[in-house]
Amino acid sequence: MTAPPRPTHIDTMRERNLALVLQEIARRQPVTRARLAELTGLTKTTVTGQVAALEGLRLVTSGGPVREGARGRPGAPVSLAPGPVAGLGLEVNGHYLAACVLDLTGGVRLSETYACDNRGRDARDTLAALAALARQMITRSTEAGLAVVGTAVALPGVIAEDRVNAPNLGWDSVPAAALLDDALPVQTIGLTVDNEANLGALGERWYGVGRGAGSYIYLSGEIGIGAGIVVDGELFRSAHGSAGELGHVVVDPDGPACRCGGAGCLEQVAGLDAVLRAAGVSDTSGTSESRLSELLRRLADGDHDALRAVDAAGRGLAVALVGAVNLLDPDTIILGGLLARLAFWLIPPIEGAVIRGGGKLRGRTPVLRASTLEAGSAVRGAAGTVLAAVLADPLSVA
Amino acid sequence: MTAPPRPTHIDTMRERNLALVLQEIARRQPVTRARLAELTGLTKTTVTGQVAALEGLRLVTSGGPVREGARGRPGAPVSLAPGPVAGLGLEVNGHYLAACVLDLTGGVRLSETYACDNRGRDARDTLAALAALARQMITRSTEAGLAVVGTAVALPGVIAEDRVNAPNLGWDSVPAAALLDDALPVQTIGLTVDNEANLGALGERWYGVGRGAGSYIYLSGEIGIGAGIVVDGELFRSAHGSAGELGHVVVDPDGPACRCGGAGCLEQVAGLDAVLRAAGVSDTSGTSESRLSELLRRLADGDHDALRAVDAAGRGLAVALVGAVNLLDPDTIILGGLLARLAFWLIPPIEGAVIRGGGKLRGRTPVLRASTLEAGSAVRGAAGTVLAAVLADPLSVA
DNA sequence: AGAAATAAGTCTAATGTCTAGACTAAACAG
DNA sequence: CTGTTTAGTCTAGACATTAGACTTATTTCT
Repeated sequence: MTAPPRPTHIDTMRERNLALVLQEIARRQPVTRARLAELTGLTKTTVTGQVAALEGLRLVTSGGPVREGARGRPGAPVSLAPGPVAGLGLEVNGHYLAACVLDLTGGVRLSETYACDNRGRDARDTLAALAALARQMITRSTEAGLAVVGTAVALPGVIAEDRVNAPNLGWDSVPAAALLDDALPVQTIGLTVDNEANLGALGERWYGVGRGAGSYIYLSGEIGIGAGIVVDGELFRSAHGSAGELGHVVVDPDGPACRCGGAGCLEQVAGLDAVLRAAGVSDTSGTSESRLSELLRRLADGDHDALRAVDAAGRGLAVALVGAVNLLDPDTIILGGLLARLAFWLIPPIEGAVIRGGGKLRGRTPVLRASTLEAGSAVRGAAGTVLAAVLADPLSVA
Repeated sequence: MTAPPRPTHIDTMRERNLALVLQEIARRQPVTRARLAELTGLTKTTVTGQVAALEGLRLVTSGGPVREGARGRPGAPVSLAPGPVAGLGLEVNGHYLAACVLDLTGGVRLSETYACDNRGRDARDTLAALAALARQMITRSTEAGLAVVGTAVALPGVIAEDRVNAPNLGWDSVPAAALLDDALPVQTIGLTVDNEANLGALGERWYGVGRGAGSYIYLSGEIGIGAGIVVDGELFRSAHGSAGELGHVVVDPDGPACRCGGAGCLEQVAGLDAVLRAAGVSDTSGTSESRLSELLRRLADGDHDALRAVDAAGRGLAVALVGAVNLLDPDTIILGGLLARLAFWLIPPIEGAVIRGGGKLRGRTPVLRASTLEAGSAVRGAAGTVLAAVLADPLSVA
């Protein structure tokens, strides 16, 4: 009913163990073969062979002997290679294009953001600009001795069956993956496209404040409000790709109608436009960035309307989050994107409501944190998915 | 960070392929070895060997030759054995104890329900009664030539670290699994305890209206309201086991305070007690069963208060479900337990709201269905988990 | 300084499952 | 009765893993 069954034959076994060893190296970073044998349950002989294969793929490097325990022969620590394998992450948002290149160790090797307004623009033009940026990053990577093995793209919309619907960009059923794939050089790992909240959640998991948390909800507040849901370290993906639409959870049954067809949606209360309007920041004064700066300035000055608007947004978020917490039972809630920058004012009202709602039932209350990667979490997450694919299937770079 | 890594060695490979073959047999029921080889990607030789092993475990039977294609030698169809392996499902609820025994084919071999009030009763007494019922079922199974290989229990509460909190039964941190395990004969598959909504969802998936659906939300309305979430055929389990608490999603931010600490929870509007009260069914007139019958009678008579009460419950459910649908993006919503019996009156208000809320964004709207297993879905699901464990690890019954 | 202890990593033989492809078995068509 | 088709079995060979002996490198004890 779900995936086609895959038998395990002898070389599947080797592939799986190769991935197992590599992932364990990634997790424990400098680690000796002997310890890897303990950790994975494989024998020392097998581990030696697998590590040799991974060195051949240039995914790991084996350093000189270093004493770890008190006595006995010192082990040779094995680590992820900081090159040449690298992943490219791309992001399209309402007001910028972004790209970054990460090596296997998670180090940011290149990073670039282009401010530009993509909201009115034709999807093909936007994607052409993104492809140009991507090609430039690949060229610069090659010059730096890096090999970009794959690309992933973060988009603020719903991805279903290779078509992208992104109302906030004015995209309707755009075959983004196909268009980009044609405009980029062939790579060993196929190009993937995913929702910005999903990739932001993964970015936090690998490189941000989600690192320790097992299960969490990542809120991506840009123009709309999306949620990336991570359960036990795994991204939750629905069958149709439109999970996590927190912006259209009902927070006030008697509230105003929403473009989604419902009424009283969170986006009507806590979306960027709604907050700016309620705070009295004129909606003609320029880019969303400058308008947000204006809002932050007023908040810092203690402006009454601004504080009230953000408090209302916080209470709306709280209602939606109490529902999400009761449904999903996460350890942590991470405020990302623009919400991270409002975290100082948002966290108090949200925290109070989340602790009250259902707190008595569960005993434990999720922790609220603000992303420190800010706008970078989705691009980082995108590049990270490429690296995760390499870790899951090391032979793909052969 | 999640599960300890398990290496694949040579006999792991065999176990995995054995499970693969068995699961494929379960899915396609009468199927020849040749077709199994095609389906699984294994060779005919291997399949023959695996089927022989499964026959040795008495999990499958191989029938006489039957012509399937037009010409050529007819194949010998292999099917799941309707015995001796069987699973026992148990359930505790506010007003009954239930048990059922299923064989591998999913056939109900024994089934029993004891009406009794477990709400005030001491947890140990209730569990002792349940154990007595279970022992009786095991004895009768043995007499019928069945071997009960494992037991699973459905409880209306949160199961965390082997302790059960079930406010509606008055249970606080009861070590139910340990208590029951001591009172039952040793079985080859360890006893498991799970939430009633989770097991109900699985019951629907295997034996009920969830059979075709890939992703769905199963609503279990008994005294409280819980949800079992199935994504791509897999049950969604949170790290702490308290996911699916739909009863405490906020449906009216200005609503009355709830025992959970929050305000305006769904349970305050659509819980059994709330509906009966709003419908004016006196809350001293006897068992919940008889009170529910009274409500159904009044609804059938077109009683105004009753209709209004159920409509209000439907609208509350709709708000919570719109949130859940936006967050989880299911194909189907299944009304179970008492809600199934009110489905005729509940579906219209819910359906309208779910179609409106977010419908324009997604294009596709989840289908609403009422469980036909009714009260039986959780017990069936419990017994089913035992059988699923056998299918996942055939050697466990060796 | 030399011997014993300890631990890392490598080598060799054995194990067990799978595959490939030849082979036998059972049906039907002409 | 022969040729064709498909099901299932048999045999030899491939290959990743294991167990355990062995080598190498370092510390500790005498």
